[in-house]
Amino acid sequence: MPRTVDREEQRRQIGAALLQLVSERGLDEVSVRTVAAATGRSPGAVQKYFRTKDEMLAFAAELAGERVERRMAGVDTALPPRRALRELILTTLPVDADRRAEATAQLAFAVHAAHHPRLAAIRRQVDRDVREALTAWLDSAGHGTDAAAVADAVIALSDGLALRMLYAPQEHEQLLVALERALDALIPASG
Amino acid sequence: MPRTVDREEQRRQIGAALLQLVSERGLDEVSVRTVAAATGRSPGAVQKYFRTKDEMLAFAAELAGERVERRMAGVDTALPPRRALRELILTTLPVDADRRAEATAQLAFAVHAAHHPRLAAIRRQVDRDVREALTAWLDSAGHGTDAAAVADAVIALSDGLALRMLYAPQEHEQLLVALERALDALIPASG
DNA sequence: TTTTTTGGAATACGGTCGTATTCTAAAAGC
DNA sequence: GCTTTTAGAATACGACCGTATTCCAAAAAA
Repeated sequence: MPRTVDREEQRRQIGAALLQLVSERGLDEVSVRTVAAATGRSPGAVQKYFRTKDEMLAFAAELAGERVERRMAGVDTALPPRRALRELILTTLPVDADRRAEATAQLAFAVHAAHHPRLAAIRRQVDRDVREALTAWLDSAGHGTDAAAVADAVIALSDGLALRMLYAPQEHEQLLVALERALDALIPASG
Repeated sequence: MPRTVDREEQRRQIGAALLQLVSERGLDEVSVRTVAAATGRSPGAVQKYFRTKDEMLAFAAELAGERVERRMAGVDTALPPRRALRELILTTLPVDADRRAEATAQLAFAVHAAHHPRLAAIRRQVDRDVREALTAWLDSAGHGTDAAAVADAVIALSDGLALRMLYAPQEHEQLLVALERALDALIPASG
């Protein structure tokens, strides 16, 4: 058998380059050619790992979802829920270059998903996982009656803040104030 | 002088068709040609009203912003702020075909604005207007100390819910529950 | 060393894109 | 009625797109 290569690793590299490209230049600058160039490959090489552009996009969307779940798993669930939620959201918002890159890609995919069933399914799965985790955090701290509703509200709040930060970085601090205010309201300190 | 036409009205027609197209097929299906076809015009005719695609997009974004402001102006500000905010948000969320069309276009523009300074400026202006109006509503009802922060939180909440509804219409009712829960928390009934 | 299979580059195809240019027809002013 | 200006269609151009195909070099198995 001929020379072989860790195909999954190559796919991840390409997917990561795609996410980077989305964050820097926007989803509509993503093409097989631009992604290939971003990874120092030829377009033909990319085609060996993804048969279609769609497949490449879906893979990148799953990659982005995995990152969210990984960050979520890294939060200390022993913390009071208000602090745990705050910590998670602050790793999600575009507060520095890396976060911004990920948030940009994430939101671009979300909008794209409105007309793309496969991306929509991926997004829904991530949302479901996040919602379950947040609900569990809240439940375990005694916010029992409507923890799921609070979790959905927190997710929406986080996405909405991230979205606005993308095109209004000047309002960064102002929006962080709003975040604190909303968390205060949604998660009474009683815990 | 030759036959003349209400140019601004023509521009609005084209802009409206563009928004419809965004909501039905997504922003990356928008081209001079597809917009022209959607209005029953030739591409050349569209070029008479917008010198570039960019100019057409910016015009449509402003059109969408005007609609938001018009709906906002239509809310009875004499209502208790919780009810006024609820009313405004419910006219913003994609709860039926028309609202969905507008929300889709609005969010698509928002994400696009992350890499498009002109669209970003338009979005920021709309946000600023909405924020000021909401802050005034809250202030006038005695939620004085941090009304602006609450307004920002409400805007983020609304955008976040709308975004998720785009690709997860199944979760519609669940998200409306979250909306009520968040409003309860953010705007104490004392008002 | 030869064979076989893979990674990767190169090329080609039809299609769509944004935009500039050119043409036709109609309407307002003289 | 003729001229002038505009609305609108038609066409053309170069660029990029997704994808299929072809070719070549390299490495593992024989």
